[in-house]
Amino acid sequence: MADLVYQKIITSLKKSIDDGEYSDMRLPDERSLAESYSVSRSSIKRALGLMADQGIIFKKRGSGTFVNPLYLKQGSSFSYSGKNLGITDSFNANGQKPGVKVLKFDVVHPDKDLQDNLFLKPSEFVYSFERLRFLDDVPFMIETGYIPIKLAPELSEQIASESIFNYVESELGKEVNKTYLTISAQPSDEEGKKLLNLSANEPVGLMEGIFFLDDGTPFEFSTMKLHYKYFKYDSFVDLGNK
Amino acid sequence: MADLVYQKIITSLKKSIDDGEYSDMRLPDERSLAESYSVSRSSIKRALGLMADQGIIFKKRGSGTFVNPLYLKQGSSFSYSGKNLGITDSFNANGQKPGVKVLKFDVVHPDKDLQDNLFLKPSEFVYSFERLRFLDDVPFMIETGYIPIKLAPELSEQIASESIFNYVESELGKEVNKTYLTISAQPSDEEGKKLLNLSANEPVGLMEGIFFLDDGTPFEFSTMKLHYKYFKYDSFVDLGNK
DNA sequence: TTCATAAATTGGAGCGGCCCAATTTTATAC
DNA sequence: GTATAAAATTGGGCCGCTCCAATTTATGAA
Repeated sequence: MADLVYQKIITSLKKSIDDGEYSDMRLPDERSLAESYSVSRSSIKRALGLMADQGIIFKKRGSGTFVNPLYLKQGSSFSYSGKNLGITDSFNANGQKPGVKVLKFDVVHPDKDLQDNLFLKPSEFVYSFERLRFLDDVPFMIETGYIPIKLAPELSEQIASESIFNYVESELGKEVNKTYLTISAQPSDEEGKKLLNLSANEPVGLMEGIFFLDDGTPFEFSTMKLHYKYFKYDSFVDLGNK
Repeated sequence: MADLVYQKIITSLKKSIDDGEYSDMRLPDERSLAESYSVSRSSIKRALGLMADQGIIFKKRGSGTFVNPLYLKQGSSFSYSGKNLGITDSFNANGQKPGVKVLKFDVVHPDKDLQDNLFLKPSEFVYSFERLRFLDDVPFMIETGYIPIKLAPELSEQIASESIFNYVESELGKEVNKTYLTISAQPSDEEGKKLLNLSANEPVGLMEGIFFLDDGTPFEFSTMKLHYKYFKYDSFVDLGNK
C-alpha cells in the first residue's frame, strides 16, 4: 500500500506473528528490531505503538513486548476493530452483495439539532434522503442522511443510489474519513417493522454519526437503523490514562 | 495527573480552545507552538497527534491544524469517546449512585468458548458470577463474568460485591486496562424482563468483552446486558489508511 | 538456601535535526 | 486582470541520540 517504513515494519511483524515465529508470545526488544530492520528505534516504536493501539500486541515497560494471544485465534473478529461503518465498502468484505434503494430524496431546511451538528444557519438548505440497504437482497438497514447543499451542490438521487462518499472523493476531490459515532439500541418502530421485516419484540441497532471532511468540516449527519442481527460493532479499548 | 510534557501541552491547548482563543478554528503551526511552549516540535507533534485521535482537532498537511467545531458545542458528548465500559468508575461521572448485587458466585469448568477466549485448559477452573448493577437503585445491567481462579485465587463473593478490578489492582498489583469489546443488541430474554423491568418489545444492549492484564493475559470474559435506555457507546473513528 | 542489593534489560519520554509532500501565498508574465 | 510559476508555509516521516522508570536478572552476603 505504502512505502512508509513503519508500515512495512508492521506488515512484516504481522507476518512473523502469523507465521508463529514468536512462539513464546514475545517479540524482540526494540533495539534489536531496529538493528535487524536497519531502521531507527523511533520507527520501530511507531510501528509497535500502532500495533498496540490495534490490540495486536501489548507493551510493558521493563519487561518486553508480547503478542495478544487472541490475535492468533482467528474468528475472534480482529480484522475490523472500530470499523463497522455504514459505508458501502465496509460491508463488502463478507462476500455478500450490497444493494441500495433510495426511499426519499429532498431538499429541506435543517432543524435546530441539525444546525448544531452540521454548523449551519437556519437559512441554509440540506439534502435529506432515506436509503434502504440490502445484503444479498435482504434489507438490513435504514439510513437517514443530511448533507448541506453547499458542500455537494450537484448531489442527486442517482448518486445517492450508488455511493455518495465515492462521488465526493472522485468528483469533488474531498475525502470523508472521520466520524463521530454514537451507538445505541431501540425497540423497532413502524418503519423498522415494515422495511426490515422485524416483529414487535425485535429491536434495531442505532448508529448516529457525524461524518467529517478531512479539514474538519462536518459533511453529513446520518442515522442508521440496523436490523439487530446485522448490528455488531467491534472495538479495542485502552482504558489507560494517557 | 502527570508531569509529562505532551500531557501538559494537551491540557493547555484544550483550555485555550475552550477559552475561545482560536476563534478562527485554527491553531498556530507546530513550529510556533514548539517555540512558545519552549519544547521540541516532536512533543508538539505528539500532543497534537493524540488530540487528533480523540477527534478534538483535525490536521491537514500543508494547510494547518483546526479545531473540530463539534468539540466546542458541548452536549455533543465529547468527553468519553470509547469509554462506556461496564466498570464501576465509568458510571460515577454522571453523579448517579452505583450499586451492585451479586446474584451468583460459583467455580466451574470453562466451556469450549471460554477456553478459547481466556486461553485455558479444560481442566482449569474459573470463577463464574452474575451481578446486577444499579444506578440510583434502578437496575440497569446484568453482568456475567468469568475469571480464571489462577489469576485471582482469593476472589470472593464479598469482593465481587464491590469492585473486582480495584481489588486486582490494589491487592494483586496487576492492572486491567485494555479490553476487546463486541457491541450488539438483542430482544430481551426472560432474565432481562424480570431483572431490568423490561417489557417484551424492549431490547437489551449487549457488550461482550475480554479484559486484559497489562501484560496481555486475558483476565476476564464478561457479558453485559444493558437496559436499552442506559445503553450508549460513543467513539471517534478514523477511517484513514494508516 | 534465602533474601536483599546491584546491575543489566527494556520500553517511555524528549530533543533537535533532516528532508519531503501537500497546500497556500506571492511573484511574475502575458 | 488573469493565468502561470515560483516561493514560503505547514504537517509527515525518519533519524539518532540522551536520559529516565519499570522490570528482570545476576550478584553476594548471611
